[in-house]
Amino acid sequence: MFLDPVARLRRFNRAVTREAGALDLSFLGRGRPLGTVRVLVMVRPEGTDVALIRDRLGLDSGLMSRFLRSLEREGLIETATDPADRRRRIARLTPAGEAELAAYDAIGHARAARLIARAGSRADEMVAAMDLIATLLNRAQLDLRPADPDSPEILACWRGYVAELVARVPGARPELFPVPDPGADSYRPPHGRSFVAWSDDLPVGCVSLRPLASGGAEVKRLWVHDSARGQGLARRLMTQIEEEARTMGHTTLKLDTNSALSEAIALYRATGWTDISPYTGPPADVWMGKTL
Amino acid sequence: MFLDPVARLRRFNRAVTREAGALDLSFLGRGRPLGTVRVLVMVRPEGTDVALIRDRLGLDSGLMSRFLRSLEREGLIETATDPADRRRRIARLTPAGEAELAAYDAIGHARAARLIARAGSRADEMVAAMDLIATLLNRAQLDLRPADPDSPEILACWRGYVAELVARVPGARPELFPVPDPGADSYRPPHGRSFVAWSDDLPVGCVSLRPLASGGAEVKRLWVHDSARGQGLARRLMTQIEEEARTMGHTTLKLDTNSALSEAIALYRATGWTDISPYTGPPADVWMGKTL
DNA sequence: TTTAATATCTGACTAATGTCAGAAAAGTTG
DNA sequence: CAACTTTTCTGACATTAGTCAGATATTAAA
Repeated sequence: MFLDPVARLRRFNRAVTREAGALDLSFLGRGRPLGTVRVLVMVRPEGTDVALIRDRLGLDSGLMSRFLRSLEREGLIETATDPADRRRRIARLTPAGEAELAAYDAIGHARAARLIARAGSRADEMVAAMDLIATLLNRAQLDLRPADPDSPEILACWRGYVAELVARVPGARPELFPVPDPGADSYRPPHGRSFVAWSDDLPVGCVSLRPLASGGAEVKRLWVHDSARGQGLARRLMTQIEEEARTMGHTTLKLDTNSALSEAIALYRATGWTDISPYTGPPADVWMGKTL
Repeated sequence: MFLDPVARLRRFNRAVTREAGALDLSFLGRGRPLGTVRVLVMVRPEGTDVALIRDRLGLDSGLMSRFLRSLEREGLIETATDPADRRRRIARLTPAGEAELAAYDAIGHARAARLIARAGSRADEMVAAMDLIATLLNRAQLDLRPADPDSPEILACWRGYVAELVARVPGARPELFPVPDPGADSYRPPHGRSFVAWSDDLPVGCVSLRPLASGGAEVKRLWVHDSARGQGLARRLMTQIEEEARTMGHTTLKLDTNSALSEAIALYRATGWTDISPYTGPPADVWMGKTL
């Protein structure tokens, strides 16, 4: 390549900052200075600590105070002293503030949609590229959180998981993986567990645990979004689910998988899983177990 | 996918703007206000029209004038009236200005390198994703410019072209495509022509024309970078090179290609090229001609 | 040649942002 | 309790960015 990677990143940066007006949250266009709006969008409806906002935005306390007064005068927020520490103040959105925030959100949404439309036939690829970049830039902040097995994020991960199996495992067809029964209890406490890994607000990985009638539990649906691979996330998910299984009192774990999923199998072997005798049918062709 | 494309773009935007300090050209950190630096980086060492800078940055003429005075006071630029139109002024970097610009460049370069390092094993993919996004955002500004056949940009395109052939054409091995002889005249005026398509400063496509001993000319090395496909660039390159051939007085054009390159062949057919009898050997297996 | 348009420059002005010092109130530590 | 720290608030001030109305020199059009 003609340009070295650094030059290419800087070219990317020029392109992105040139679009800054279209890309950003659209602070402008509603007759309010940028600083004020930056504060406004950080105020949660249920109330946010003023010091937290100041810290996040790196503002001087005097300036922050003025922004708050200005938003208060407009009737967009209310402030009250923190009952726990009466030096501190808490800012809360008023209904008018929520409406104003929604208006900013709508502008940002419209601009984003227009930008995607500009990519034309390659919009999907562009968004995938954005996922990758955002995930890599956010890599330090991959959060593992428990999830309800019927939640939209679990369903999204499920679809990614099935797409992966269909693409890589010979003989795996979508019909073999019906959408999981809503309301089923086996992947939900107290019987089982489900976890989702988040990068910002994008779910990028999952893993579940369910009890087995024969005793012990089974690890299911380990999946990592393409944009989040190569960062040890699968290992973190497995560590998490094994830890959960241990605290639930299980001593033996099982899983089934397919030999086409070589990285997953390598991870299992590297973390103490060993081959066991088959306990399910195709498309599984590898069965492993671990004693906790 | 859980998030719709717009939400994913906005997530991308959050990630990128959070890195703004690291991503931008590092205007800050050398004790000079942003506006001044924006002007400074637009001044070319050989001299730039002041009106051009003002237009690109969207500045008021009064403000622009003050920025110029400030940079002049610092000894970073010199201004002179344009001999062609003595109302206009031309700004030129002084040696001190070039040094200062180099310092800004070094800061930006270091920050970009650090950011790429953070992507770890997926740095290559991240940079490719950035290429795609930057090219799509810049899609309106794809410039076709003549190039010297020995220039680094043509060499970069050549490598992309060969990589493409090796990947897609059965039997095409890198040895079949030695690096073109430097100093050869057939792809350079007055005998031939070479064009490069630029997206900002990344070469994203090329095409060449060379004379044939049998009369007429041959179109060679049509290639478009992956990030720039789907935007009609190949068609623009072909239109350009055919136009050049016409003004050079050629009336017949030829080219050889391979049936694996189906989009290219479809383009040729759609623009009036027809099959002709073979005039070269493997890996070519399709030969086409066009009468101007 | 007269008139109009263009490019730059200067001065006056405003808005937005940021900095600093200190006051007031509340909490923490000895 | 006294001494100190932390959080917020206010006033004074500086810097940056941007707008507007001429003034001046030059070029283009009638």
